[in-house]
Amino acid sequence: MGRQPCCDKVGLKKGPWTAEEDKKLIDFILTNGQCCWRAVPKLAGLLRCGKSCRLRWINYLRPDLKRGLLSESEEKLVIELHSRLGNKWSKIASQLPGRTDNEIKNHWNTHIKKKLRQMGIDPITHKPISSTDEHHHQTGQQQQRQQQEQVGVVAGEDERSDNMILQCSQSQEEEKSASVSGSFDFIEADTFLQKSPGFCTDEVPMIQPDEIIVPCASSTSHSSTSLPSSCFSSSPSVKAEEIQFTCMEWPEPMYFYGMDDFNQWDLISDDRDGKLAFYPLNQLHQRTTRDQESWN
DNA sequence: AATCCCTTCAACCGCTCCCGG
DNA sequence: TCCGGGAGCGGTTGAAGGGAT
Repeated sequence: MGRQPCCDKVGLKKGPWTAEEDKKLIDFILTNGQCCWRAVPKLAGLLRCGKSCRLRWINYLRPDLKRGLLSESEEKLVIELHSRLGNKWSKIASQLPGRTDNEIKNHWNTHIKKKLRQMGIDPITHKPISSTDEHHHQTGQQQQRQQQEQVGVVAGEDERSDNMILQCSQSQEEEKSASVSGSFDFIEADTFLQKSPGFCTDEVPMIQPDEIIVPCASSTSHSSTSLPSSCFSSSPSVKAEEIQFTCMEWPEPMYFYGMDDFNQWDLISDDRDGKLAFYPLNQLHQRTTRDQESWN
Protein backbone atom coordinates (compact mmCIF):
# COMPACT_ATOMS: atom_id res chain seq x y z
CA MET A 1 0.00 0.00 0.00
CA GLY A 2 1.03 3.58 0.37
CA ARG A 3 2.26 5.96 -2.18
CA GLN A 4 3.89 4.65 -5.30
CA PRO A 5 7.49 5.82 -5.55
CA CYS A 6 8.15 8.44 -8.19
CA CYS A 7 10.44 6.03 -9.94
CA ASP A 8 11.87 2.59 -9.65
CA LYS A 9 14.57 3.23 -7.09
CA VAL A 10 16.24 -0.16 -7.47
CA GLY A 11 19.65 0.29 -9.00
CA LEU A 12 19.40 4.05 -9.12
CA LYS A 13 22.40 6.14 -8.20
CA LYS A 14 22.19 8.72 -5.43
CA GLY A 15 24.49 11.39 -4.12
CA PRO A 16 26.74 13.86 -5.87
CA TRP A 17 26.71 14.01 -9.65
CA THR A 18 29.81 13.17 -11.62
CA ALA A 19 31.08 15.22 -14.54
CA GLU A 20 30.12 12.38 -16.85
CA GLU A 21 26.55 12.38 -15.62
CA ASP A 22 26.38 16.14 -15.97
CA LYS A 23 27.59 15.89 -19.53
CA LYS A 24 24.99 13.27 -20.39
CA LEU A 25 22.21 15.37 -18.94
CA ILE A 26 23.39 18.57 -20.60
CA ASP A 27 23.82 16.87 -23.94
CA PHE A 28 20.38 15.36 -23.73
CA ILE A 29 18.59 18.56 -22.78
CA LEU A 30 20.46 20.64 -25.33
CA THR A 31 19.49 18.14 -27.98
CA ASN A 32 15.94 17.40 -26.94
CA GLY A 33 14.94 20.24 -24.70
CA GLN A 34 13.18 19.79 -21.38
CA CYS A 35 10.63 17.06 -21.92
CA CYS A 36 9.08 14.58 -19.53
CA TRP A 37 11.51 14.40 -16.63
CA ARG A 38 10.45 10.89 -15.81
CA ALA A 39 11.72 9.76 -19.18
CA VAL A 40 14.91 11.80 -19.16
CA PRO A 41 17.16 9.42 -17.21
CA LYS A 42 16.30 6.47 -19.41
CA LEU A 43 16.67 8.42 -22.65
CA ALA A 44 19.84 10.15 -21.51
CA GLY A 45 21.39 6.92 -20.26
CA LEU A 46 21.49 7.97 -16.64
CA LEU A 47 20.97 5.78 -13.60
CA ARG A 48 19.14 8.57 -11.84
CA CYS A 49 15.60 9.34 -10.82
CA GLY A 50 13.80 11.87 -13.02
CA LYS A 51 13.37 14.19 -10.08
CA SER A 52 17.07 14.10 -9.45
CA CYS A 53 17.75 15.04 -13.08
CA ARG A 54 15.30 17.89 -12.94
CA LEU A 55 16.82 19.21 -9.73
CA ARG A 56 20.33 18.96 -11.09
CA TRP A 57 19.37 20.89 -14.19
CA ILE A 58 17.27 23.53 -12.45
CA ASN A 59 19.65 24.17 -9.58
CA TYR A 60 23.05 23.70 -11.12
CA LEU A 61 23.34 23.03 -14.82
CA ARG A 62 20.91 25.55 -16.29
CA PRO A 63 22.92 27.94 -18.42
CA ASP A 64 21.15 31.09 -17.27
CA LEU A 65 22.09 30.65 -13.64
CA LYS A 66 24.02 33.29 -11.79
CA ARG A 67 26.67 31.98 -9.48
CA GLY A 68 28.08 33.37 -6.31
CA LEU A 69 26.60 35.17 -3.35
CA LEU A 70 23.50 37.28 -3.67
CA SER A 71 24.18 40.95 -4.24
CA GLU A 72 23.05 43.62 -1.83
CA SER A 73 20.03 44.50 -3.92
CA GLU A 74 19.15 40.85 -4.32
CA GLU A 75 19.28 40.33 -0.56
CA LYS A 76 17.07 43.34 -0.01
CA LEU A 77 14.63 42.00 -2.52
CA VAL A 78 14.62 38.57 -0.86
CA ILE A 79 13.94 40.11 2.54
CA GLU A 80 11.16 42.24 1.18
CA LEU A 81 9.57 39.40 -0.72
CA HIS A 82 9.89 37.05 2.23
CA SER A 83 8.13 39.55 4.46
CA ARG A 84 5.21 39.45 2.02
CA LEU A 85 5.22 35.87 0.84
CA GLY A 86 6.76 33.86 3.65
CA ASN A 87 8.69 30.73 2.72
CA LYS A 88 7.42 30.72 -0.85
CA TRP A 89 10.91 30.24 -2.21
CA SER A 90 9.90 29.52 -5.76
CA LYS A 91 7.81 32.70 -5.91
CA ILE A 92 10.68 34.66 -4.45
CA ALA A 93 13.13 33.06 -6.86
CA SER A 94 10.91 33.94 -9.79
CA GLN A 95 11.60 37.61 -9.03
CA LEU A 96 15.35 37.12 -9.07
CA PRO A 97 16.54 36.19 -12.54
CA GLY A 98 19.24 33.55 -12.52
CA ARG A 99 18.59 32.48 -8.95
CA THR A 100 16.96 29.24 -7.87
CA ASP A 101 14.56 28.59 -5.03
CA ASN A 102 17.07 26.22 -3.48
CA GLU A 103 19.81 28.81 -3.62
CA ILE A 104 17.65 31.49 -2.07
CA LYS A 105 16.36 29.13 0.58
CA ASN A 106 19.91 28.14 1.51
CA HIS A 107 21.08 31.74 1.51
CA TRP A 108 18.16 32.72 3.70
CA ASN A 109 18.83 29.96 6.21
CA THR A 110 22.58 30.43 6.36
CA HIS A 111 23.09 34.17 5.96
CA ILE A 112 20.04 36.40 6.06
CA LYS A 113 18.30 34.68 8.97
CA LYS A 114 21.42 35.01 11.07
CA LYS A 115 21.93 38.66 10.18
CA LEU A 116 18.34 39.56 10.94
CA ARG A 117 18.57 37.88 14.34
CA GLN A 118 21.78 39.72 15.11
CA MET A 119 19.96 42.92 14.28
CA GLY A 120 17.12 42.00 16.61
CA ILE A 121 14.68 41.26 13.81
CA ASP A 122 12.59 38.13 13.88
CA PRO A 123 13.22 36.43 10.53
CA ILE A 124 9.79 34.84 10.61
CA THR A 125 7.64 37.84 11.42
CA HIS A 126 10.06 40.51 10.19
CA LYS A 127 9.30 42.44 13.35
CA PRO A 128 11.69 43.52 16.10
CA ILE A 129 12.25 40.84 18.70
CA SER A 130 10.87 42.27 21.94
CA SER A 131 13.24 42.84 24.83
CA THR A 132 11.23 40.46 27.03
CA ASP A 133 12.44 37.70 24.76
CA GLU A 134 8.89 36.46 24.49
CA HIS A 135 9.64 34.50 21.37
CA HIS A 136 11.88 32.19 23.29
CA HIS A 137 8.97 31.29 25.53
CA GLN A 138 6.60 30.63 22.70
CA THR A 139 5.74 27.08 21.97
CA GLY A 140 6.36 25.69 18.54
CA GLN A 141 2.63 25.71 17.90
CA GLN A 142 2.38 29.36 18.78
CA GLN A 143 5.19 30.21 16.46
CA GLN A 144 3.65 28.15 13.72
CA ARG A 145 0.30 29.87 14.21
CA GLN A 146 2.00 33.22 14.09
CA GLN A 147 3.68 32.28 10.86
CA GLN A 148 0.42 31.03 9.42
CA GLU A 149 -1.24 34.30 10.35
CA GLN A 150 1.53 36.10 8.64
CA VAL A 151 1.08 34.05 5.52
CA GLY A 152 -2.68 34.39 5.82
CA VAL A 153 -2.45 38.13 5.74
CA VAL A 154 -0.26 37.88 2.75
CA ALA A 155 -2.65 35.49 1.06
CA GLY A 156 -5.39 38.02 1.50
CA GLU A 157 -3.25 40.56 -0.18
CA ASP A 158 -2.09 38.26 -2.92
CA GLU A 159 -3.45 40.38 -5.69
CA ARG A 160 -1.90 43.53 -4.34
CA SER A 161 1.45 41.96 -3.63
CA ASP A 162 1.47 40.36 -7.06
CA ASN A 163 1.10 43.80 -8.50
CA MET A 164 3.92 45.01 -6.35
CA ILE A 165 6.08 42.18 -7.56
CA LEU A 166 5.13 42.93 -11.11
CA GLN A 167 6.23 46.49 -10.64
CA CYS A 168 9.43 45.19 -9.19
CA SER A 169 10.02 42.91 -12.15
CA GLN A 170 9.50 45.78 -14.49
CA SER A 171 12.02 47.80 -12.61
CA GLN A 172 14.63 45.10 -12.62
CA GLU A 173 15.97 46.21 -15.95
CA GLU A 174 16.59 49.61 -14.45
CA GLU A 175 18.08 47.99 -11.40
CA LYS A 176 20.79 46.44 -13.50
CA SER A 177 22.24 49.85 -14.17
CA ALA A 178 21.26 51.73 -11.07
CA SER A 179 21.01 49.51 -8.04
CA VAL A 180 17.46 49.22 -6.73
CA SER A 181 14.65 51.03 -8.40
CA GLY A 182 12.58 53.39 -6.37
CA SER A 183 9.36 51.92 -7.66
CA PHE A 184 9.57 49.10 -5.17
CA ASP A 185 8.77 49.48 -1.51
CA PHE A 186 11.98 48.78 0.35
CA ILE A 187 11.05 50.63 3.50
CA GLU A 188 11.44 47.58 5.71
CA ALA A 189 14.68 46.50 4.17
CA ASP A 190 16.00 50.03 4.34
CA THR A 191 15.17 50.12 8.01
CA PHE A 192 17.28 47.02 8.51
CA LEU A 193 20.14 48.62 6.68
CA GLN A 194 19.90 51.78 8.72
CA LYS A 195 20.00 49.73 11.90
CA SER A 196 23.03 47.92 10.68
CA PRO A 197 24.99 49.94 8.17
CA GLY A 198 27.37 47.07 7.63
CA PHE A 199 24.60 44.72 6.58
CA CYS A 200 25.35 42.98 3.33
CA THR A 201 27.84 45.42 2.03
CA ASP A 202 30.57 44.30 4.40
CA GLU A 203 30.13 40.63 3.91
CA VAL A 204 28.91 40.62 0.36
CA PRO A 205 30.92 43.22 -1.42
CA MET A 206 29.37 44.46 -4.60
CA ILE A 207 32.00 44.43 -7.26
CA GLN A 208 31.08 45.37 -10.74
CA PRO A 209 32.66 43.27 -13.47
CA ASP A 210 34.67 46.23 -14.65
CA GLU A 211 36.01 46.76 -11.15
CA ILE A 212 37.48 43.31 -10.80
CA ILE A 213 41.22 43.56 -10.68
CA VAL A 214 43.09 40.40 -11.40
CA PRO A 215 46.47 40.27 -9.77
CA CYS A 216 49.40 39.44 -11.88
CA ALA A 217 49.96 35.72 -11.78
CA SER A 218 52.81 34.90 -9.50
CA SER A 219 54.40 31.85 -8.04
CA THR A 220 52.37 32.28 -4.86
CA SER A 221 48.97 32.88 -6.33
CA HIS A 222 47.54 29.97 -8.20
CA SER A 223 44.11 30.30 -9.63
CA SER A 224 41.54 28.06 -8.02
CA THR A 225 40.56 26.91 -11.46
CA SER A 226 44.10 25.84 -12.17
CA LEU A 227 44.48 28.29 -14.97
CA PRO A 228 47.86 28.38 -16.54
CA SER A 229 49.47 31.62 -15.49
CA SER A 230 49.72 32.67 -19.09
CA CYS A 231 45.95 32.90 -19.22
CA PHE A 232 46.36 36.25 -17.55
CA SER A 233 47.86 39.34 -18.95
CA SER A 234 51.38 40.09 -17.95
CA SER A 235 50.45 43.62 -16.95
CA PRO A 236 50.23 44.29 -13.21
CA SER A 237 46.48 44.58 -13.20
CA VAL A 238 43.91 43.83 -15.80
CA LYS A 239 40.23 44.58 -15.90
CA ALA A 240 38.10 41.46 -15.98
CA GLU A 241 36.36 42.47 -19.18
CA GLU A 242 39.71 42.49 -20.92
CA ILE A 243 40.51 38.98 -19.88
CA GLN A 244 39.69 36.15 -22.17
CA PHE A 245 38.28 33.48 -19.93
CA THR A 246 39.54 30.70 -22.01
CA CYS A 247 39.06 27.98 -19.49
CA MET A 248 36.78 27.99 -16.50
CA GLU A 249 34.53 25.49 -14.90
CA TRP A 250 31.07 25.92 -16.19
CA PRO A 251 28.64 27.55 -15.60
CA GLU A 252 30.58 30.67 -14.66
CA PRO A 253 31.85 31.17 -18.18
CA MET A 254 28.28 31.00 -19.45
CA TYR A 255 27.46 33.89 -17.19
CA PHE A 256 30.44 35.90 -18.26
CA TYR A 257 29.93 35.33 -21.93
CA GLY A 258 26.16 35.64 -21.95
CA MET A 259 23.93 33.05 -23.48
CA ASP A 260 22.56 34.77 -26.53
CA ASP A 261 23.42 31.88 -28.74
CA PHE A 262 23.59 28.62 -26.90
CA ASN A 263 24.54 26.74 -30.02
CA GLN A 264 27.82 28.56 -30.13
CA TRP A 265 29.01 26.62 -27.12
CA ASP A 266 30.64 23.31 -26.84
CA LEU A 267 31.12 21.11 -23.82
CA ILE A 268 34.43 19.45 -23.51
CA SER A 269 36.28 17.69 -20.78
CA ASP A 270 39.31 19.36 -19.35
CA ASP A 271 42.05 16.80 -19.47
CA ARG A 272 44.04 18.32 -16.69
CA ASP A 273 41.55 17.88 -13.88
CA GLY A 274 38.82 15.85 -15.49
CA LYS A 275 36.22 18.56 -14.95
CA LEU A 276 33.82 19.65 -17.59
CA ALA A 277 34.05 23.10 -19.05
CA PHE A 278 32.08 25.07 -21.61
CA TYR A 279 33.86 26.90 -24.35
CA PRO A 280 32.58 29.12 -27.12
CA LEU A 281 33.23 27.25 -30.32
CA ASN A 282 35.08 30.17 -31.83
CA GLN A 283 37.49 30.16 -28.88
CA LEU A 284 38.15 26.46 -28.78
CA HIS A 285 40.98 26.75 -31.23
CA GLN A 286 42.46 29.74 -29.43
CA ARG A 287 42.27 27.87 -26.17
CA THR A 288 43.89 24.73 -27.33
CA THR A 289 46.76 26.49 -28.99
CA ARG A 290 47.27 28.90 -26.11
CA ASP A 291 47.05 26.17 -23.52
CA GLN A 292 49.47 24.06 -25.41
CA GLU A 293 51.89 26.94 -25.40
CA SER A 294 51.48 27.53 -21.71
CA TRP A 295 51.85 23.90 -20.82
CA ASN A 296 55.02 23.57 -22.84
C1' DA B 1 49.69 17.52 13.01
C1' DA B 2 45.47 15.76 14.56
C1' DT B 3 40.97 16.22 16.02
C1' DC B 4 36.73 18.44 16.77
C1' DC B 5 33.19 21.58 15.70
C1' DC B 6 30.69 24.62 12.80
C1' DT B 7 29.03 26.29 8.40
C1' DT B 8 27.60 25.76 3.83
C1' DC B 9 25.04 23.97 0.14
C1' DA B 10 23.94 20.14 -3.13
C1' DA B 11 20.82 16.65 -3.07
C1' DC B 12 17.05 13.88 -1.26
C1' DC B 13 12.34 13.07 0.52
C1' DG B 14 7.67 13.50 0.85
C1' DC B 15 3.93 16.29 0.19
C1' DT B 16 0.84 19.31 -2.66
C1' DC B 17 -0.67 21.11 -6.91
C1' DC B 18 -2.10 20.80 -11.53
C1' DC B 19 -3.67 18.86 -15.64
C1' DG B 20 -5.47 15.48 -18.77
C1' DG B 21 -8.42 11.51 -19.47
C1' DT C 1 -16.62 15.24 -10.98
C1' DC C 2 -13.20 12.03 -9.97
C1' DC C 3 -8.82 9.90 -10.38
C1' DG C 4 -4.09 9.09 -11.50
C1' DG C 5 0.33 10.61 -12.94
C1' DG C 6 3.82 14.00 -13.38
C1' DA C 7 5.86 18.31 -12.00
C1' DG C 8 6.94 21.50 -8.56
C1' DC C 9 7.75 23.02 -3.85
C1' DG C 10 9.55 23.33 0.78
C1' DG C 11 11.79 21.01 4.63
C1' DT C 12 15.56 18.27 5.87
C1' DT C 13 19.84 15.74 5.57
C1' DG C 14 24.59 14.78 5.15
C1' DA C 15 29.09 15.33 2.91
C1' DA C 16 32.74 18.50 2.40
C1' DG C 17 35.52 22.22 3.67
C1' DG C 18 37.42 25.46 6.83
C1' DG C 19 38.46 27.32 11.27
C1' DA C 20 39.41 26.62 16.16
C1' DT C 21 41.63 24.14 19.71
